[in-house]
Amino acid sequence: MSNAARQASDQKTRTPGPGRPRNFDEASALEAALLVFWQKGYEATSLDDLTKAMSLSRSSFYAAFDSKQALFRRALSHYSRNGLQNLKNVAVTADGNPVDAMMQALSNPQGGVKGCMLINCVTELAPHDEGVAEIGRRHLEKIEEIFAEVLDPENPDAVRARARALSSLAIGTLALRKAGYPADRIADTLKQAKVILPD
Amino acid sequence: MSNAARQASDQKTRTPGPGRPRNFDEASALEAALLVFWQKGYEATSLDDLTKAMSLSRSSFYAAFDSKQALFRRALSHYSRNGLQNLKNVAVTADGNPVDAMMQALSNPQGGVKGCMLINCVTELAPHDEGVAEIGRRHLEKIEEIFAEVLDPENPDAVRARARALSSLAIGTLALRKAGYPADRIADTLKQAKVILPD
DNA sequence: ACAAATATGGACTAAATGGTCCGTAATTCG
DNA sequence: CGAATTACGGACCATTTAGTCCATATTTGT
Repeated sequence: MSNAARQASDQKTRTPGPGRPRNFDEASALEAALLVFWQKGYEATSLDDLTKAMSLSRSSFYAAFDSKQALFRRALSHYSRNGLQNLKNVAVTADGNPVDAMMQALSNPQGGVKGCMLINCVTELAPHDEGVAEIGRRHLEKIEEIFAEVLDPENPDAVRARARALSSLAIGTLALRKAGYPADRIADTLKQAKVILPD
Repeated sequence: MSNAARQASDQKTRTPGPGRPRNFDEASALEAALLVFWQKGYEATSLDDLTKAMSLSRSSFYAAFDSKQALFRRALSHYSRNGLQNLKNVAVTADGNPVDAMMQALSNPQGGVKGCMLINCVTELAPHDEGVAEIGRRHLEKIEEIFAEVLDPENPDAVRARARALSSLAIGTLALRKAGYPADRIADTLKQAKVILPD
């Protein structure tokens, strides 16, 4: 079992034990790495980029995260968890129509023009990396599920395809954003969701 | 002016002139390169990948195409031209509903699981490369235009946002495909286009 | 204080990268 | 044939890449 894995799983219960303590926070380092991957994509991100952003020496990096790939998968999973939680919150706390709020949130993700990291990564890596594809599939399915719950809490399965169309539409607008479409055109596009769900 | 550029612009009128003739076809080489970029993305494609696929020596490569970036842009533009032409053909020659046919074609591009090269590239490069962003924007706008023409030949401008929603939806399904969604789920998703455009 | 254990900095490595250069081959024109 | 011109093969180059290693620093338990 690697250092990183042990550290991660026993984080709370583990007695400090002997040895020099870390002087960085693993969670913060992970989030710093996430940001870089998010901005630049996997291939275009170098070890130097990462260690600089995480303020880690190479040895600490490898001791804690094993490899660029392993770090990336952890970052991606972290992002997925967070994003889905966020989306649920948006749906629950929305002022007006929760579907509108979700569409807005999806097409206008926290990352700004960086788009949705998961979609970026699926596009870049899923065809050659089944692990990433798996994370992506799960994420997309979860988004659909949230949409379906909101569309028809009584019988979400019945509206599953419609929910999928909504998330597809939102995901599509991410590409428009990246190409530099002005915000108002994207807003117009999203209004079409109301034609799908007249309410 | 570079060799490649002169060759491209004078291709037809230029007298053979003295000098050793090329023993490769520039257009075929370009298409071979396109395929590699399409499969692997820009960063992940190496010069070795390219020269091997194009059956070119490095010197011929640079003489004809100047740089990896320049080749890439030419390949991308080529792809855009072709794809749009193809989409128009699909719309015109469709048996049933031309919108359905276009949605099918977009979500199920020639490249198979590679997805739509333009969307791939916009996702990977547009945020850092205005040239690519420009090509992407034009391409997406043209797709909208074709949809709008089909939706309402009398007054295409009036249905522009709806046309954009349709292409967004189709583009969104590309992400689902890459994540490995089974084909029938994607088909279900596209059927929702009929809810947007009941006909 | 000392042994055991863990972390850190940063030099180092082998491989791969995009790009250049040069000697040679093939062609046309005089 | 020979000069001019263009193309080709492939050795070469500086830089960057992900990853390793080791001497040193910092901690705990005895």
